[in-house]
Amino acid sequence: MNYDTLTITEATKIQNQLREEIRIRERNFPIDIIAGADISFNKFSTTVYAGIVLLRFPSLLPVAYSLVKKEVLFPYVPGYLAFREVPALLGAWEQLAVKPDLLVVDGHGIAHPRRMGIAAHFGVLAQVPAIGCAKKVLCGGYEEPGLQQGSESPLIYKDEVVGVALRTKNAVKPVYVSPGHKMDVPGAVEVMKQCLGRYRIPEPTRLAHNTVNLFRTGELSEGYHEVG
DNA sequence: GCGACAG
DNA sequence: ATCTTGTCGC
Repeated sequence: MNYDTLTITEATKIQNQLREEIRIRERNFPIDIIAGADISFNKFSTTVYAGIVLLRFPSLLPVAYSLVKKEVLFPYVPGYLAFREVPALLGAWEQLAVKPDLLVVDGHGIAHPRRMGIAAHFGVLAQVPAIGCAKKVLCGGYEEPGLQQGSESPLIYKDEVVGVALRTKNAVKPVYVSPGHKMDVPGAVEVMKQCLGRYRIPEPTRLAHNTVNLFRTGELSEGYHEVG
């Protein structure tokens, strides 16, 4: 798959088309393996380092990870992040010997102007339940959640609850959680609350971020690796 | 027209 | 996103 030559107009059409495939509904499956996905790159470089980390649930202990390096020309444009990151992530996905029951992607799910954030986009293409966990808001508004860890406040866009601002640690900036595919807002939040550890960023995405950075700096190699 | 704007 | 030193607070 290659999105590099798309214009924004064409990318928008793809989003509007893929949106028909999104299924926002109550979770109806158990979670034994959860995963985190992220990419890393050097500023001004077209090389991206993508990775997916598998962790046992609910222990959150890492069990394996898949790393892929790829050239990407599509630029970062707010609202079109998926066109830049999804192709590389799909490469990492195909390399997995075991697929997770659920994937957490660094970015938004349906908390997106066209309800097609990267988590929704990837979830539909890979046909996997997905949740978006972003560090910043793309669209919508919310009231500041309580300062206590676990406090949440609905993220609203055009009168619709598209996600929540979730306080992952006491008195620390919240993260923004939204379902991507085969999940709903309450379900996505419920799962993410079970992914909280010692840091602001929930474990799946935090481990994925650390892993792709080690990959980019040459401390880990491309491929599928089991941990331990 | 103006401001906002995932990674 | 990445780079990067110091500073504030639990």
